[in-house]
Amino acid sequence: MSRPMSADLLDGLNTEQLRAVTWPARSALVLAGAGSGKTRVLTTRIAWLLSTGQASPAGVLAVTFTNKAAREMQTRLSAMVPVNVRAMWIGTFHGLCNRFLRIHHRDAGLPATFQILDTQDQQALIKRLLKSLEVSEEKFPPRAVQNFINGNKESGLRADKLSAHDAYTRKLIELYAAYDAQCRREGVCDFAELLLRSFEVLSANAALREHYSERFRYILVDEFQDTNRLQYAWLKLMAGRHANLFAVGDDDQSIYAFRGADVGNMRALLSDFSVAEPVRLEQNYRSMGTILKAANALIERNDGRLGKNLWTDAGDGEPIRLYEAWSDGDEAEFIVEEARTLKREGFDLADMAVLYRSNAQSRALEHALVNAGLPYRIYGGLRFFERQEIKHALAYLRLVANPEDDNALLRVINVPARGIGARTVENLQLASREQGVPLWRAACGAGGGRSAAALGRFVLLVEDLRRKAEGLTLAETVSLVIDHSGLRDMYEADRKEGEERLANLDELINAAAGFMADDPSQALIEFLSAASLEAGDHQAEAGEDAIQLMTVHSAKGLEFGAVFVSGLEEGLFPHENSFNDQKGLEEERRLMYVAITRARQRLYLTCAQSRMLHGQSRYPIRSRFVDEVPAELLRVLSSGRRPAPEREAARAPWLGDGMPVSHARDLAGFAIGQSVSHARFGTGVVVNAEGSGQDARLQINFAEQGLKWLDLRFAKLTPV
DNA sequence: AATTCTGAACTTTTT
DNA sequence: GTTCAGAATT
Repeated sequence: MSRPMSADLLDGLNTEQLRAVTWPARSALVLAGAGSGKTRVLTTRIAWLLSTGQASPAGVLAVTFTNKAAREMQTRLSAMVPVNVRAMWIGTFHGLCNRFLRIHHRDAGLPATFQILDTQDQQALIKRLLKSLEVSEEKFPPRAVQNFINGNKESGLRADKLSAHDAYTRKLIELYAAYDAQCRREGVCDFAELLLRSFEVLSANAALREHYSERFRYILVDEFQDTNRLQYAWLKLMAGRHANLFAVGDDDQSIYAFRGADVGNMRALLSDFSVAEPVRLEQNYRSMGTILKAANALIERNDGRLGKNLWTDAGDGEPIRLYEAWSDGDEAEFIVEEARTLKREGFDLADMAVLYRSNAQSRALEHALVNAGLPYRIYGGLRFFERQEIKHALAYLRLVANPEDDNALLRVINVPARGIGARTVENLQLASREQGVPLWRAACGAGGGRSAAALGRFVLLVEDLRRKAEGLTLAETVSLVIDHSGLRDMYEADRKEGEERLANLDELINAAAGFMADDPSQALIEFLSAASLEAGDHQAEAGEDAIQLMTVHSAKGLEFGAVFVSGLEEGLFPHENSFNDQKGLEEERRLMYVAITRARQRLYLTCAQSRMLHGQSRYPIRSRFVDEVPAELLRVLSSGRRPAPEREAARAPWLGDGMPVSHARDLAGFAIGQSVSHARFGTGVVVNAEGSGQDARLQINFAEQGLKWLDLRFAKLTPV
């Protein structure tokens, strides 16, 4: 090698990328636009720090949001420099906090074997708690309680720090406290708890804090715009007085406010860490110029941006195609037809994506794809570790690790059915509450009777599993549990779904066989943690050339040669739930920005004039986001099945341009989108309809009264 | 204890 | 329109 390694590393970086990679040992905020080489900058910086000797592997802390991103960083890094990956802390916030808490479980007041509750587990625990406290699920929906708890944890707030003026919130706080107490009793942590607990340990323990902030001289964060308040506070503690935080993010791609992400952290970082000015990566290596122009013009309408303009030297490329279908079915057929054409032109199906705002939209697309015989793949839905058979097997494994795990016990106490019914379980819970012991101990001490005999057999089964598992490898343990618990027999007897579930269970054994534990004596515990922290990819069918269907959210970070952004209608995208406030609308716009910037060469925007939603036809108007794309960048494609011109001329004027007459139903002179006035409710707009003629019911959005269904037989409406 | 029935929900998602 | 959970039924 004739040149120093660091020079090779830096080859091919543009000026701004180079500035970011070789940033001195102080904090930075890198505003990395879509397709600007963000991951490359991040990994190259770590490689550069290591190969120039500025940092040792043990001194690097790199945080991502997904396991996939963490893995990619590790893989790319080890391709760049010879590095001891084990010494570096590269992982997700949750993965790293788990690692931290395993090491310091004593300081954290956790058992060495603490288990991690995923979202499902957490919900189950909350439901159980509500029942035991005799709190009505009507008044306190488990989902709402869950959101309250997680929201507060993500803001760093414990129940005892909260206060309320109303009885309802006071009850929520009470439930929060009871929930935490229950988790403590069972030795389990939910996702937010991993963060909060390690934050608290660091805050309370100066020596520990000192140790870590001395150790991690270089902290790097990916997707910084997605951090919540607690994560930011955790990073600040880790950074300590060195305050050396290298954050990469894009405020224009912040689309996770609904789960606590706070874009404000980006501005906060600038002042908290005295960063004068962000480094802007604005050169885009992905999309053609027209696509970027559209994205820039759209996002410019948002307020309070840090500011950024994407550019490319790749040329303008093709115009953006706009297609206004007259129904969701027509939209889907258009997309399928177009995809076929693109395939003939040389695009791989796998290089095309159909994006939509909400999962429900996939149905019409799926239907059209099946009809056309085009292979496709839908992202979303259950992932590997979320499947019931996998969760059952894991519950048995948890009992092997710790029989006092109530969640696990309740999950499988009667799976497969072994004569322990709801009544028995109820009695067991009563006993455990009275004696203040975990369910397991109550079950061990259960007295005589028929149900006690069944309970006794279950206790024996678990004890037997525990005994037999000693000295076995992880894979053998998993295999033992599946066979001996009766799960295998149960699924073998299931004609309908058994086969697939058995295959998944075998896959679980494979996963265990391939699992590398840091500490082999803790293999089971580590495996269970990994299973909770990584639900598994939406694993792709390897090698199949299939068109990709996914929500805009799950498309973030991906790119495709051709992208269809579908369902561009008011109420859908932007979603109606975000109409209320400007913040919500701006997040929707960022979402659109993310959608647009996924495309390399071809971008299609599609919408429909009628759409089935919740089992009802809706007649939405085209999304404002379509109109925010400069018209000169668009080529409007006309519908292949446009109604004949003379009929088109007959359509009602208020239906807007292009509304096919066939959709203007007979609603006694009224139409969707029309303004009307009512003697009592004032003025409003017809937004939906059922039935026809004098029998029709109209849904009207009144300025004062909001949405109302009115029966045309009774309501006196006058057109405005 | 298993099966069928009813009704409520229904935006986005990772850990 | 569909799914999912919990209630009601057998």
